[in-house]
Amino acid sequence: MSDDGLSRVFSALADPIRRDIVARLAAGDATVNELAEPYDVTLQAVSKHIRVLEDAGLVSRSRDAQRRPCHLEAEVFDLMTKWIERYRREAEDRFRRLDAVLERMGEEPVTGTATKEAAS
Amino acid sequence: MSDDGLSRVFSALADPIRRDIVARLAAGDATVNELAEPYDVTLQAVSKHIRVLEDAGLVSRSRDAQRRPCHLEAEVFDLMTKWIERYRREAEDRFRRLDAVLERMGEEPVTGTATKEAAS
DNA sequence: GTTGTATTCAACCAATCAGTTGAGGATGCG
DNA sequence: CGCATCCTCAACTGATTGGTTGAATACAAC
Repeated sequence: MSDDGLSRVFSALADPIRRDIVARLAAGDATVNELAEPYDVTLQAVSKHIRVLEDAGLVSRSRDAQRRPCHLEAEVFDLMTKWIERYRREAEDRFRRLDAVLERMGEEPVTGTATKEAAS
Repeated sequence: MSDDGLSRVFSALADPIRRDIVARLAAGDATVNELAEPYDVTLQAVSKHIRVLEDAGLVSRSRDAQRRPCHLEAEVFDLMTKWIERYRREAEDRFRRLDAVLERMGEEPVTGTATKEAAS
């Protein structure tokens, strides 16, 4: 389904374990075993979680003997931040404009809910 | 599963239709019908999507006759932004520290695109 | 070469999810 | 009232997901 990057990133971070893994990787690289230790699930489950994070571009892995150290790829966060900030700002601007309009007309509380037309 | 707010928010935004709805609501409030119009799914499907956004706290609804105008609740974005920024910053700081350490020992210049310590 | 450690693959299961159709509630209008 | 409009609830379906167990790979060490 959601083959686009943004969907994968949001989807990856929708899981508490995966968010926790990201949080711990932010403090430093770690192996699958190390990452799996605190959780009450099997190692394979954690391996899958890491795979999801990797597919989303949030984590990369290198090789160190039989270990596969995981590394947090911070750049991808920018994608999310940009998306979020864009619409947050838009919504806030709109709110501010509405506020100004209401203030300007000062009195009549506009009987007809004028909530249509979304041409940018 | 994801009973915490952050999971619900990320999960809600993991769907392209829902992200598009958010994008359009950032430009102004809209009814379910208006929102459903551009998509190739039934009205009920869109109604469900809106419900998910509402449960995540991203959207609120009022009543206008038989219409249920949807409104973007921008505050919730802050929750996400805070989470993201926290770990992004941590990861970047760590990266910068590592960079400094490497520089101090005059090691192999990790060279060129200093954004990755890639596995070659 | 055998053993041990770290990790993944494969097959399966239960739960959730995005979508459907069809019926039903709420409200405004003639 | 009867009827159309806007929207939601209920039940179902197929796909995805998070989890499991068990076998297999990759590598180091003995």
